[in-house]
Amino acid sequence: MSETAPNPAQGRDEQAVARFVERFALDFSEAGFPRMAARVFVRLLVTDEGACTAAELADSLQVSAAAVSGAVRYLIQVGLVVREREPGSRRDRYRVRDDMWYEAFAQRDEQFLSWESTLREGVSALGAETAAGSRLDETRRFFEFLRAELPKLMDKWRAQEG
Amino acid sequence: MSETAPNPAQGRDEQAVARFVERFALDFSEAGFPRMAARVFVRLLVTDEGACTAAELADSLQVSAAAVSGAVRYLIQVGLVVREREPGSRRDRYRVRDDMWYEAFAQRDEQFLSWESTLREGVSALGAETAAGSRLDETRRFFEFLRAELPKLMDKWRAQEG
DNA sequence: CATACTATTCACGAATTTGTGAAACTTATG
DNA sequence: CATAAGTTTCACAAATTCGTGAATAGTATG
Repeated sequence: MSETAPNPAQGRDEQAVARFVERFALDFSEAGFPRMAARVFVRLLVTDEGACTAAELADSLQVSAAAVSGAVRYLIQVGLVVREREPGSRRDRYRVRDDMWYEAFAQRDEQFLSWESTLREGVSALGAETAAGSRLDETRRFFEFLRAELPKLMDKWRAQEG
Repeated sequence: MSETAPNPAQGRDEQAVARFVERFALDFSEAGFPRMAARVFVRLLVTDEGACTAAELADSLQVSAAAVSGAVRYLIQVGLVVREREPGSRRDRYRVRDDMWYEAFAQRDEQFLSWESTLREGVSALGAETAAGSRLDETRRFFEFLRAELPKLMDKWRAQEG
């Protein structure tokens, strides 16, 4: 069967790639991810090296250096991207992590802890013996459950793929 | 040990409850949840009945009926809340679902399917044999993995609590 | 330590999102 | 079927987020 894939000899279809970048980035931003960070992240995903310089990102996405700076800071903070300093050059490279999906979930962990803490305050304000307090405590236990189970799930993924 | 919990005989500390509602709603909205929907949702959580009329929500949150209308529509759409019509009255009641956390994750399922579809297009645009195409396909498999595993995880939660 | 190149910060304007009041629409009851 | 209670829609205003250009700060090399 002949594929619809691009002819490697002619290089890839950058227009189709750009379409994909915008589309997948939009998917992400609809899930609550900052828009520019999503675009930068997907741009990194579609490079063979899995890494770019800020200038390359700014050029391929047609955005300012400032926008790239903010986006990579966010991506590094949430653990999806690492910064690399090349010894022979003064420009940084930004690389998607090999274990990015593992990291993405590990990060959630801290969020759950914080939510559990907030929920404990809620239970205390309502009274643990009330129906509302009990519901809130169940919610807290749910996040506790996720915090225990998600790492196991990621281990399973690693065992299967990583 | 004496608790800091409110004296049930005096009713609960509505000020403390309101503080909790705003705080937990903020936690949610930071995770990409619409702000007003988060406030309405948490308001429902802290009622003993687990349900409110639109008027009660508007009053306790100090917002317009229109804002409540938009928020409950969103919450119903994502499966966290159900609408109830009381036969003896003409006002609706909005209720948090018992299995709300199960539903919250079931909803994710469709999102993952959609993402997998987008990713397949990306793999095709890049060529499956390229490094970038291969990375994208691994990402697709990750979502496929989650789609298979999360229902199992929710079953485990149900077995333990639900 | 001067220079050239890269990255970040900041104030501003643009665009999007969010919430409101008023009007229109629904639905149950007399 | 008229009325009143409740809900939704819609245009607009307020608030927030987002991206830019210009200025500032940082860093490797000669």
